Amino acid sequence: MAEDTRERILSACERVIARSGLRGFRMQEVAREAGVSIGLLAYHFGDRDGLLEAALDHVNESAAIRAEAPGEQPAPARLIALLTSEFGDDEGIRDGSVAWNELRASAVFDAGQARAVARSTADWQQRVVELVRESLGPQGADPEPIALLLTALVEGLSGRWLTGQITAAQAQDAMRDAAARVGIRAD
Amino acid sequence: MAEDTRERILSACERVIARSGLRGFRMQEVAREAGVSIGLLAYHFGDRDGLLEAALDHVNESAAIRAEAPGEQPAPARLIALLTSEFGDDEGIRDGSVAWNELRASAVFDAGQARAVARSTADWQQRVVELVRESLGPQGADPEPIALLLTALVEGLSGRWLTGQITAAQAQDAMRDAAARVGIRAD
DNA sequence: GCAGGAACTGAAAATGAATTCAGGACGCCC
DNA sequence: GGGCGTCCTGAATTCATTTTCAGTTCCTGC
Repeated sequence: MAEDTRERILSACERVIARSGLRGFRMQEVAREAGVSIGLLAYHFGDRDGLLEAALDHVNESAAIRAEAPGEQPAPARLIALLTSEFGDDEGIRDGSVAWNELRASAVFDAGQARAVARSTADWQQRVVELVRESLGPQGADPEPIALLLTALVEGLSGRWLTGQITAAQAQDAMRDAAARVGIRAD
Repeated sequence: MAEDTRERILSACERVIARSGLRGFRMQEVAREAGVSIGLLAYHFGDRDGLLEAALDHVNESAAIRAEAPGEQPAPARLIALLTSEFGDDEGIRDGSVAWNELRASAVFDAGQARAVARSTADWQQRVVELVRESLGPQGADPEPIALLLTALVEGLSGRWLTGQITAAQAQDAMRDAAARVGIRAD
């Protein structure tokens, strides 16, 4: 069925991007990974640009979905879980992070992508704002700058992790340490 | 003179990367920007890969040099100046940041580049460690995690800035705010 | 003043990837 | 069973870019 195939192609795109980056994003490669012919890519997505755009939207959505998962714990624990969930040796997590990282880098040169990235990031940061507010209580410090600090830090640490400068565990520790410094502790 | 020309070509590469990214890094484009023929690029650098490698080394060095500039102010002011100097509407600063950003993204897929990035980053972070130590005094908190926090935050904010999510001035404010939260103030 | 080498040019050839297209398979309705 | 539309294939073609190379300029030492 067609919808199924489209989905299979898009997740193949994500794997190809995670493995070889945007520069290694070849239609031949995607076709092989998805187990379809190269012509089918054109049939469904028009051309390379169309495929790439759909793939990046897909990456963007996957990231948004991953950021859901409410949970029943108290706010500080939920917040720390949300922030540290970006790092992990799990193949799926790393693939998603790498793809998202590529999308972010590419958005510097593409206003359309930049808009999509900005929207996703703003949603995510808003969720952090609310969890920070809940964690610190109504009398606590202004949550906005804290949320900016925490989310931008996740992105910075993610770069360090993906380039092998630190491990996923060290990134998580650094994240917890930062949260503690702004008054947020899981225990 | 040849050395002069090489330098001219490499700084043309940096401008091309800043303008169009690694994906838009065309030899024709570099040749035009540098005002030389395309054949000369091959003469000096062998092939596209050789040129790109030299260009990224050059970006790396430029970034390292930019991080120098000691100054005569007290340690906290020097530290904040070092951290906020990454952001600015100055064309040179933005070009350097964009190029460095591309290098960092590309290093995810290239172990050699990752090593170079890691070395530069470690040097920079070490300078931050020392300024943090000086700022907080010998009885102060452990400077290492603070330096990791501050430098990773610079990288995260840089991504936000380059994708148009925040302005350079907002990035600087966020940086000063973060420094204040870990006990470092310019005044 | 000329032999030789380094710096440099630009157009032709090679390469590598995207796009196009003629057609095959399959299911569905009449 | 035959027409028809959707999904799909893969080889031929086109296109963009890099690589190569024959040749020019200009300097330097003899």
